[in-house]
Amino acid sequence: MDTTNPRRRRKQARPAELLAAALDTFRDKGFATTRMEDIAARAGVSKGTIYLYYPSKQAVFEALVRESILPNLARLEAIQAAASGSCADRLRLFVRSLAEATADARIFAIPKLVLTEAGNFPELARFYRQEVVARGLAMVAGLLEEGMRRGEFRQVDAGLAARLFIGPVMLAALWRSTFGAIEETPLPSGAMLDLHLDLFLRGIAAEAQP
Amino acid sequence: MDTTNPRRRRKQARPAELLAAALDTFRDKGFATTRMEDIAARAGVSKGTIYLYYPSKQAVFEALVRESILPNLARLEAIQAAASGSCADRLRLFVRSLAEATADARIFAIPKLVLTEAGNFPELARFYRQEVVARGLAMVAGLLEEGMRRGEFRQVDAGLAARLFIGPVMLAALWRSTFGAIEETPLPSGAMLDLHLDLFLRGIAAEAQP
DNA sequence: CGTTAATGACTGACCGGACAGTCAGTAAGT
DNA sequence: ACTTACTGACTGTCCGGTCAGTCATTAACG
Repeated sequence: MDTTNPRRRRKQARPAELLAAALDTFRDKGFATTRMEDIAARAGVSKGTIYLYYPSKQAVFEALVRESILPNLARLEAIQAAASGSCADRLRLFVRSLAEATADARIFAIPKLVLTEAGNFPELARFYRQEVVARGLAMVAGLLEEGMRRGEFRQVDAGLAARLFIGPVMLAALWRSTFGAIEETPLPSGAMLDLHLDLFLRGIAAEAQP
Repeated sequence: MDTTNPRRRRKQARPAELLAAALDTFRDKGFATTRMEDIAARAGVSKGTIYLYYPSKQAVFEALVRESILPNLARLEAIQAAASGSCADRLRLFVRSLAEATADARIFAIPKLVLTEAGNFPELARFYRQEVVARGLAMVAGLLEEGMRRGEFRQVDAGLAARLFIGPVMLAALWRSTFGAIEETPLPSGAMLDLHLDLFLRGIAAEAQP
């Protein structure tokens, strides 16, 4: 494939440019309300061009969701794989990475879109739950189980605890994306994270051995 | 007002019927995707009738959100006002009432709609945040502060802790409403609530006095 | 009573604008 | 000359909102 030719380079670059433009537009207006012309304009292209790369509006949306997963999830997994230390420390690291990712509106837009459109795109919802959510939860649950084996943590249901661990982080991101434009004083995310870690780790800590 | 006359009774009953139909339709398909005819059909009425009671689709949505608040929030506040016992016990009661309410798809549909449409209806979002979310958070924060004064709980930021307390409950409801139709084995809500209360109350409990 | 007029909740055909998707044409590159 | 990425005017459809008309009920009148 000739990648030095600017025209062919365009053709290679287009899909990513289009998805980036689609992401921004969907994020601002939601799926149903954005027009193909909006996406095209944002990508600096005419409406017809989109149809050279994606057969329909729905296809753009699905491609967007599918393409946006791997980079971020892989990054989280890489960070986690490289981590060492106590399970508590690795949980701290995980929640910080997750909070950082969800604080970026460009990243958090995807789960939010899946959330709002799951009813209209059940296949996509199923895909997302399996490929993203389940994997993320499994990472946390694995960490918790290791902590239990090591005696760092009490014995609890790891799957449930993983959800409880992630819940406040996701809710904070949702809060920002919902009320962020309205709110005068933003949530103190750092303080909230610290408190969450403090409460959770105390809550799950093994009883002190006498 | 003559309420015995069946024709006038209709006129009284219509708005509530229309809002109920609108709620179900919005819940299934989202705001942008539902057609006025869908709502009308569900209410057993023709499209024109809706416009005798509400001037626009947006007005239907706003009326729906505004009308649906007070009953449920008031119920929560009443339950809480009547409660006695330790702050921990009252937190348990609160979270159970909240979980029960959010488990009802007809009730949880409203916050979910606000969440997804906040961008398109900023005024409504502001209203909801002030009249519902802030009041709910204040209830929990007040309870936590009382617990701190009494020495039941450690000193922490009550506003943040209130969000952390509610986070998992809301996320569980969101999970159900997003993946509920897809999932084979539903979340064990009861067990999850118990674990959440267990972890949170341990996490916030005052250190045992020697 | 029986007849007629008035009321008003409700209907559904219709209008106009918006928008997803198409395709004949353009021009840049080789 | 030929390929090909791209354009944008055009089409068909869909849907929010309108409004002239229907019909059951009620009120007024003889």
